Order: sequence, then structure tokens, then C-alpha cells
Amino acid sequence: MNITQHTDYALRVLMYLGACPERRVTIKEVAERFDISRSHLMKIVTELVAKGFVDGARGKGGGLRLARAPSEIGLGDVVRQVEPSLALVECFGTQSHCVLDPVCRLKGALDGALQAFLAALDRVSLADLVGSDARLHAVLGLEPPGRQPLPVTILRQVARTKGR
Amino acid sequence: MNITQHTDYALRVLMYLGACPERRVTIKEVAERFDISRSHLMKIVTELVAKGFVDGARGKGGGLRLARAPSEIGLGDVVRQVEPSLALVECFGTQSHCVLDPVCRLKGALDGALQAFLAALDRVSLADLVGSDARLHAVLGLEPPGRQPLPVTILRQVARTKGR
DNA sequence: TTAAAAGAGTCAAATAAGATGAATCTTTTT
DNA sequence: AAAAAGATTCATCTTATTTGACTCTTTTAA
Repeated sequence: MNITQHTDYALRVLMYLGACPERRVTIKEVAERFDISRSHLMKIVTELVAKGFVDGARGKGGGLRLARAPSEIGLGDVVRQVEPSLALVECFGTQSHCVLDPVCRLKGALDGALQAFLAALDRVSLADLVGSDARLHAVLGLEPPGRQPLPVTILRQVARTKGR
Repeated sequence: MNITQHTDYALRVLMYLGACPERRVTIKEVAERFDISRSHLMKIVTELVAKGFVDGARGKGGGLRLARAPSEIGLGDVVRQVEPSLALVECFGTQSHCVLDPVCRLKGALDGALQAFLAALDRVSLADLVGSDARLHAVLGLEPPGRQPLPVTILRQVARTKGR
């Protein structure tokens, strides 16, 4: 059982944006920081924009920022909307092929567990993940909140050393 | 997010066995009833035997039966032991490649949700799934509890009509 | 008004996990 | 001994996911 990297990265992008509330962040910057391809990350971001989590601006000086306050972004919402499928087993779909289906209580049990899973995530917001201290900034190589823009050239060098 | 069919079938096999406490059931019979290949199902059963959920007997007159009472088999246990991986995201493993890892609270949130998921399953036993009524027997085409052995020839005919 | 920055979209390919089944081996009972 | 039944091994097929190149569109700043 796992969630897709797609969803995983979506959550991490939101964390990155939550850590930089004072400016717009470009996809390129995030891609280099996380060391993944820009094209790949683009799809994730595009979806986050479409689903209303992120506000994207085009053109020179554009970039990304959270569309809502971090405290208003629940992890459960993100997972529900971004994860491609929450059908734990085949029979969650419309037509099951299993002979047990008509009387099966397994489906109900699994669905209950799934709801418990999502409910646990609902209790956590992006604000909880980002926190108020500067540790996240430090790890991301960002300035403390309220300082100058990011020195992109340095980030590029960091990315180069791993080569991708 | 999904659990593997492997785990799904493991649970269904246990349900089948739970519905037939009075006799040993062969893998072939279960495979035909669920319309999946014997070889495939074999691996699932072998694992259930190795993990102590099922008691398998070889030789003529052999077959499968539950190794414990249905009320003593919790769904959480089964999922924990049978599902190949419960690492929701990459960073659950030993070495994460994510820059956020040292300060990441996402991992904790996801793990909390996973524990809630498993805890919900812990509250359900195989006995809860099988129930005391005859509905499961009916769907499986089995005799009501305490009657003669299953007419295998009929089951074979049923399986043939779908061809596999 | 034009060039550059940046996001959006399309397409195809590479991976890897999972699912599948054939063939053979081993054990046990009649 | 023979048949029944589970155990093991091996190879292949399938599919979701991951990946990234290439091109298009929008928008801002000079």
C-alpha cells in the first residue's frame, strides 16, 4: 500500500510554498531544489493550480504561491483530490467481478479503514507541517522569512552536483 | 492508493475457509470458485500457511483450513503481514533522498494516518466478515454448514463457463 | 512592441511492481 | 505404487507510474 510519488511531491511542493509566503516561487526553482525534472514537476503543479491549492502566475516575475492560508489546507483534502485512485481494492469500483460481492462485508471494513486514514489526515493542516520555526527554511537553503529573494545561482550549483 | 490483489485475495481465501469450518478445502476448489489460476492462488495460500493463518495438509484428503478461530484473526494482522509494503511514501524507508527529510513532519502525519487505517482494521475480525447466517454459503454455492461435502463437479462447470 | 520569462499542454518512452501461469518437485494417504 | 494435493521455481505478461523532450501560450518588463 502506498500513495503515488505524484501525491507525495504535491504535498512537498505545498510545504515549499508554505515556507516562502513572502514571494512567488518558480517551478524551476522547486524542481532544482527537489532534484526532479521541471517537466515532471510541472504536471504536479498544474494540477495543484487546477484544484485550487496553488495560485500560479505566468510571465516574467511570475511563479507560484499558495492560494489559501496554510492553516486552510488540510492534508486529507490534498490526498483526496490529488491521489489518482482511492479504490483500495478492485471491488470498490462500479462492477466487481468477485463472487462474494453481493454479501461481502470486507468492502465495508476496508472502506471504514480508508475513512479513518483520511480523517487522520484531515486533522493535520499544511500549517502544522510548515511550523513556525526556521528549520524548514534552513533545510531548503532559503533565507529566513522576510529577507531577500533566493540566490538561484547557488541552488543551481547544488543541483548540478547530483546531475539530473 | 490501493492494497495489492494479493492481499485482497488472501482476505477472500480466509473468508472462504471461514465459511467452511467443517472440512478441508483444496486450493483448486478455491481457485475455481474465484475464477483465478491455481498457480497464482497457490502463492497466496503458501504465504498464509507460512504466516500461520492457514493450516495446509498435503496428500490425498488434504487441503486447507483456518489455523485459528475466525474471531482470533484480525484484518489488521492479515494486512500487516501479507501486504508487501506499508511504506506509504519513499521516505518511510531507511534512506530518503528528499531534502526535507531531516525536519519533515509529513512523514509523521502519514504514519499517523496509516496507523489509524490499521487500527480500524484491527477492530474487525474474520468472524465479523463471515457472519453467522448462511448468506456467504449461498453465494459461494456451498451447502449450509454441517451438510455433505461440496459437489466439485458442479463448481468445475461453473468455472468453465467463464473460461480460464 | 518585442523579447524573455514562466506556466500549460502533448507526446512518447522507460521503469518497476504486480499479476499470471507453465512446469516440476515433494509430501502424504489410500 | 499411484494418485492427490500442496510447494517451488522460473519466465513472461500487463499495467500503472514515472520520466522528460518538445512545443505552445500567456504575460510582464524593458
